[in-house]
Amino acid sequence: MPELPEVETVCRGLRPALEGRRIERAIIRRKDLRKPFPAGLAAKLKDATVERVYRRAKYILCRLDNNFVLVIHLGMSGRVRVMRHAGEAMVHDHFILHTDRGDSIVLNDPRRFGLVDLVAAEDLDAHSLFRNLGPEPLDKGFDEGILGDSLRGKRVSIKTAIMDQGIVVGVGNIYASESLFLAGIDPAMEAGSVSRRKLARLVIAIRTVLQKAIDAGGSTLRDHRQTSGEMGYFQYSFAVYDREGQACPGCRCDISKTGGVKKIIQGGRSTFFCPRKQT
DNA sequence: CCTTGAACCTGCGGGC
DNA sequence: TGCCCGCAGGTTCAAG
Repeated sequence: MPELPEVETVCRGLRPALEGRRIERAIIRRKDLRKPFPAGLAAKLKDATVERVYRRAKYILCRLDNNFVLVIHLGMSGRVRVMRHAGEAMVHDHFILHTDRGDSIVLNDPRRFGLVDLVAAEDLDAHSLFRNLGPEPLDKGFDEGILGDSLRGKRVSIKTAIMDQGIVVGVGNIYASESLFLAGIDPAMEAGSVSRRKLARLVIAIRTVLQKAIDAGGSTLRDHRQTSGEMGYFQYSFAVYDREGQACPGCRCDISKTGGVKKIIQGGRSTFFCPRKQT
């Protein structure tokens, strides 16, 4: 489910409940998600205080005062909810933290493509999950020069390329289609042959789309919820994603003739685009 | 090195 | 109504 805006939304919801709080208890309700829960996880979390909650790529990171970093990835279907009063655990509630303020933080993940890990802070950058990640799209360091360098010689499509977390992090299947629409770029273009001018537009488009999605609390198609349980709302602003056959925004052409937004499959994933605006 | 496709897993909506 | 199929926001691994 979650791309950068959804993960960022969850981080923001976790901060008031976790930062400065001591973990009284961690409950692990199965042995693994995508990977086994790390050995001794519950014991290492117990009585640790959360100093800071932040995000790298699509990972939620909780810096603890015992020098560990708790790493959470939501996979395709992960949700995190914060509850003021511990209730009955629901199906697919796999990992629960109780804080000294009485809050429960619950990770629910039906498909179990998510991940929980615990890494020593000094080992984080060199960890296999983080070592090969590209730049943060909302940071200064992401520009058309950096993007062009990492795309040079790439034969994959530009759409597949911007979903590659080694090129730029945080862009997934929804925001790849939306960004390419906003930039006016044909998603099937070979990544290595996209012009500098187009790359400059793409950088701005990725930033714009991600920021607007964060402002909307992410996109709720199925699983995503803010930590309060509230939906995200950016799905109502989609230009092309999941809009096959519909008019794209500002379209003045006759849909009965043009067919509207097109859907193609790239790298096994659906791509939505407007052939008239994206060339 | 690069690229592609399958695998991981559950749930849901559409078609028959 | 019920069953079957395809598809879903991600990542990793093997094979070519």
